[in-house]
Amino acid sequence: MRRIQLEEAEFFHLLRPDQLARVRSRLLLRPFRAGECIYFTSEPAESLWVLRAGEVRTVKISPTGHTTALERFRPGDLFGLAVAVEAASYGETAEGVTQGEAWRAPPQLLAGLVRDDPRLARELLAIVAKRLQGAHDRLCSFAHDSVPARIALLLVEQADGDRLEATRRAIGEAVGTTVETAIRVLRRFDRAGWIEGGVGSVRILDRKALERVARGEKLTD
Amino acid sequence: MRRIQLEEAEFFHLLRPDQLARVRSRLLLRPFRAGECIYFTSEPAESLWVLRAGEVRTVKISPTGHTTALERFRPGDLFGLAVAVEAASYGETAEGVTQGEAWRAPPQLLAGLVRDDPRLARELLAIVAKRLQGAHDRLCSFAHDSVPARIALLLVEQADGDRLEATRRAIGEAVGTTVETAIRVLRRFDRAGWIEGGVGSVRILDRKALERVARGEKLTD
DNA sequence: GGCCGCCTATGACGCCGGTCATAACCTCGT
DNA sequence: ACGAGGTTATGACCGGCGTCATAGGCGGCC
Repeated sequence: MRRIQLEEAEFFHLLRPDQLARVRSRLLLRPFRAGECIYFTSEPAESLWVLRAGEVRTVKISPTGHTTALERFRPGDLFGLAVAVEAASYGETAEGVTQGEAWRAPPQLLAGLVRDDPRLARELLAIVAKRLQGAHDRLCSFAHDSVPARIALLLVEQADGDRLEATRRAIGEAVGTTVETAIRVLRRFDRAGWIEGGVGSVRILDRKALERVARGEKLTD
Repeated sequence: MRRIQLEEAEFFHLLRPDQLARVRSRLLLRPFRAGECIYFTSEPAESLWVLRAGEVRTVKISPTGHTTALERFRPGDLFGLAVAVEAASYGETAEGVTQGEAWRAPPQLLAGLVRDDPRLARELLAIVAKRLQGAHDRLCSFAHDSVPARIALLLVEQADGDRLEATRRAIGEAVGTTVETAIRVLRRFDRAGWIEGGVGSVRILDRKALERVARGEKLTD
């Protein structure tokens, strides 16, 4: 499993050696297993998290039982940004997609860094602002794109090389649909020769075709 | 028209008198009319904006011509947060909903404040982080709630007292649907006696009923 | 080893909501 | 004053996708 160093992570790569040393001594390492929850919705936001190895996703579960996936993180990504809000709670649940481990940083540590080094404040701000833009992009996609378009976009954007490790259920949750339609759509892509579906994974065979669908071109079987 | 002072605005209310004075001298005031665009998608993000009077919304227009409204701002709100990202472009278009005016702050001004006063950095971070949570909430709503539920939620959340000033088209764009269905849904609410529709506005008569619909209770005509 | 639970897969059915068309009304600008 | 363009309104149509049901395959746990 790919495991990164702290200085490779976003935000932390800006730290000077002395800052890094101070930070490192105050981070806790939290291993997790696939499916394990790292924090829960409405739990007080007590830490900023930095993914070190494995993958994590954040999800929201509606009162009706529907699960929606918000973001998917890879080693080096920050999550649990609700710490930035005074006395806030997490608005989502974070769970391991694979097994892995994450550093947790107490809020005072973060506050201290931001206080002493304005570069860091700007960087953190930039990270959150970019995520906001990303969320708005997805909002538009949810509002007007068909499920096939959203799934094709997900494949193109999130695939690691030509592979995406995710069950049909997880893909459905990520694009705001049900398992059944995710399966049906992926089977159509499969029959068209654009992907090769496996259990818990998808391999992209024809990226260009998927990009066309993602752009809104309709499927003609 | 309600017109606020700079020290009443979010973020700026934290400034000390000396900071306020320095800032005030470097803000430009930009009046706008209803429907006028204040900045455009993909234009370089050269200013942070502070709404002083009137209302503004941000929208995205997809290649297919569909418009989706992202956020709606009232006096005292910050917008154009893309400035926080180095060398970024705005990801949305900001347009006047009513006429009004907004201050524009050059990015160096913002950078200077954040550099000198870590409290301000934290506040700005908190503002963006809250917006991110809001965007994620809407994402879930778009993913699984019916159009009536989304419209009812909009009415309950965004109404100013018991009135919401917005055309059916604007309401449709805000909840990710078409004018026609927005009209149809609002007519049903109207016939049920829950709202009173006017041209360019809606008055809430039965808030509790709307809240039930927003929570997912289905309509039984 | 055997069972349970999750995964992929597919059919049937039905409804929500998008699209297109039409029409009356309002208001704003010239 | 009058026309143009936007707004509210409603009907017809139909396709996408959610829901429910069923089934075989695979892996993991007791």
